[in-house]
Amino acid sequence: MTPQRELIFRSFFEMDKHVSVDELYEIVRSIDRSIGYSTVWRNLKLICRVGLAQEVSIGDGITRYDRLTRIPHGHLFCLGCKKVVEFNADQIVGVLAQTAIENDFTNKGFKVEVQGFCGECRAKGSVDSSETESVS
Amino acid sequence: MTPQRELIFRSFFEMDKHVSVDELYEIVRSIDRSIGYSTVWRNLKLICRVGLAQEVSIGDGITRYDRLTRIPHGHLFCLGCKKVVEFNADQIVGVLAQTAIENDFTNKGFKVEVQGFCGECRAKGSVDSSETESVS
DNA sequence: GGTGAAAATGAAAATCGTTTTCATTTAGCT
DNA sequence: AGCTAAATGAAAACGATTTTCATTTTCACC
Ligand SMILES: [Mn+2]
Ligand SMILES: [Mn+2]
Ligand SMILES: [Zn+2]
Ligand SMILES: [Zn+2]
Repeated sequence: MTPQRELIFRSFFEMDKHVSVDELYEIVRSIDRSIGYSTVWRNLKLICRVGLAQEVSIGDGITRYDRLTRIPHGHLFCLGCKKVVEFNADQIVGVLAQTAIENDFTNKGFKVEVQGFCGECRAKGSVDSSETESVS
Repeated sequence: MTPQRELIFRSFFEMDKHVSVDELYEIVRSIDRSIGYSTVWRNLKLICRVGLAQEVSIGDGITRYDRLTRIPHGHLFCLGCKKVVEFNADQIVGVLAQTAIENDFTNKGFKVEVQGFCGECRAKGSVDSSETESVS
């Protein structure tokens, strides 16, 4: 346990949002100017490896790190302001567990995501009108 | 409408699996040796822009292109052999639509994914035992 | 069937987040 | 204190994606 690791872990777990390497790097950097980018990256990977967080990728090419909570949740992702809103996915997880069984899969993880536009972005306009609903 | 575009479109829509740029590039390349990578890339992007396909990213850093069908579906992704199995997501989409409304989101798309190990991979062994279930 | 503007193509280079390398430092143990 | 394995930081490597740009092609119009 090095001071860098402690700072990175502490900062990450104090955070509520989904943070990218760069974001966490800037945060710890404001406390310890000498910390390296790779150290932040490595420690985020470590946090994932030990099962305390999970990588999430939401369309833009940036990997974010999401603290694992006991209650499973999904993400509402606003295509306008890039905001992420979480929602409880208990019900869906039940369905998915059943689906996995039916297809002879063991499930190790889920990802449930809805892309759209939040109320604020709709109010501000600049939301294109095609309302295509689809699942990949 | 150029011959390259026609070949790329035709090849893409004849395909049933989730194809990456490289994969489609190799396929069209076997028919027209002179076709360029960027042309394949641009046309896949175009297919997405006009709403006939969707980009999907499944953990590995490779973007794949999934033809949009009228019936919404989710993906079972095998962490062992990387196979993708589709399943009907009608039921889940209903729940998600409701969730979006509750959170004042318009929904433009969904992504439902389950990671795990398929029967074959479990039979072959080499499946680590931790069965952590989680949703990002 | 020309003609010209706008769009598409292909090769190469640029981008940019991620990952690795390697020399140096540090933590943890005896 | 002395030793060894692990961690760190700076820089370079990587690799998929995206852009650039010179050239070619399509297509609407005459
Ligand atoms: Mn699919
Ligand atoms: Mn989350
Ligand atoms: Zn928004
Ligand atoms: Zn498998």
